[in-house]
Amino acid sequence: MLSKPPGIEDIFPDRIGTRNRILEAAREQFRRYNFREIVIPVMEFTEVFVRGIGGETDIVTKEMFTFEDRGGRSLTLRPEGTAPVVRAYVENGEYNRLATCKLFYLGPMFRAERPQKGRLRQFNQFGAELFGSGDPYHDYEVIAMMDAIAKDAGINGYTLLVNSIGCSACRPDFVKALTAYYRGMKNLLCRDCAGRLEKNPLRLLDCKQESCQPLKKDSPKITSFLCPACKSHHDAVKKYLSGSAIAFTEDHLLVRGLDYYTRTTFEFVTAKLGGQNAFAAGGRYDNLVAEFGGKPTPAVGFAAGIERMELLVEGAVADEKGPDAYLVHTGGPALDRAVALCRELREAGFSADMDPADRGFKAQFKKADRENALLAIVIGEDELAAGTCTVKDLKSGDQEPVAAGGMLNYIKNKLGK
RNA sequence: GUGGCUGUAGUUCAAUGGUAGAGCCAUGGACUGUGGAUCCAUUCGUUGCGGGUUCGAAUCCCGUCAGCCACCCCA
Repeated sequence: MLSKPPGIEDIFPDRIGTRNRILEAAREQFRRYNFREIVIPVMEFTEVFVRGIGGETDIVTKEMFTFEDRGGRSLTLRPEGTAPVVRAYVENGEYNRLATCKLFYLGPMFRAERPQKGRLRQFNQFGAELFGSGDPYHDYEVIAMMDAIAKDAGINGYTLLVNSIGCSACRPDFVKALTAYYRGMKNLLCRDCAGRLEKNPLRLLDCKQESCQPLKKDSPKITSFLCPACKSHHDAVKKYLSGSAIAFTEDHLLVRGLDYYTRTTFEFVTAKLGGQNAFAAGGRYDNLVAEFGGKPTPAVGFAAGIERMELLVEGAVADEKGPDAYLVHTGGPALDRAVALCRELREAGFSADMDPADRGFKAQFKKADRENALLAIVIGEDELAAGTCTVKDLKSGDQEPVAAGGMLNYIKNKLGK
């Protein structure tokens, strides 16, 4: 039997109710916040991600699905959405002339990681990017928007973490102090942290090793290194959040894995995702547009993992409703009538279904029940003789004969449509 | 990439090294034209795959593949 590749899943109808709840919540908030949809390609030239995400990051060095096209150019299945959106924004002369440009996207991402709970090789994200504003109000706006989406989707018990990682003016000082601090206790570090010290010192701060936890307590805090501009930006973001009653926790240990972030970083985290904890994350990236060859343009955005959010939605979301009507017939001329009526119902905008096979009434009613149909419409010998159909309300169990000519009106009435 | 656990019917799970089973689902019947409740019957298997040990392997051993979980990292 053929099977799907590891970490890639089929999503059957029983999951669609929950997903739609999440996606509808997202689309509705995007509408309220005046973000408009952009559809970006599922693959890009590899260079887009190397430049965008950072050549030394794990995503780029070991997690990308990369292959050559027939001309020998390197293509990569997108591992995230921000770099493609920035590329598209810079490349499009119309949209990058706007003072501010608010975009959202939706779709599958690909990372060649080992699958586990809340982590897939093909997973879906929605995300938003806001270009052209360095105002802390807009940091607040994207955070508030994601918060509203989570709440509307039915997710509770999460924490919003907020931090600032400074800018190119003040972060180097902090990194220097951090490196110096950890160098002093090099022999106490776990093996991973020893590597981080050389490769990406900021990540020392979110090591999960038990033995590394005490070391963090006295480590330098980014907040005390922020330059005046970054400090007032950070304070303003916090003030906006407090002013709108969005609960958050300032976490000076929060750093982000991708290279492009500046100033604000944030994460929506929960304890219910096993080894993973974030279901949405983002931040400000004021230098990325320029690095892509655009004119210097500040920007802020976030991305959210749809499958991770699915794991967090409380309570089962009811499946799609069943058909309005299920036709039950006795075959022969009754089947002909059923086929015709089924077609009329569909043309009139109702959902209707039937089984053409010659089965007993019991089996057909059982099927109607399993399909969660609202009405069963019986066409048998009695009905043929009388020129009627018997319509049974499957919720109440009541049934009555209806003249064949009056069916559409009767059902319209019955279902309130 | 590293590690741990698990692979038996469509699904959830049983079966001291000795005849592969049950619940649910599905299908049919009891009820010859009425679903959800009850009862009965029936279908579905080279026990993931390949080797080895043994008189005999679902069971023990080796390999391999897959899934889950964790590390790394990330949504």
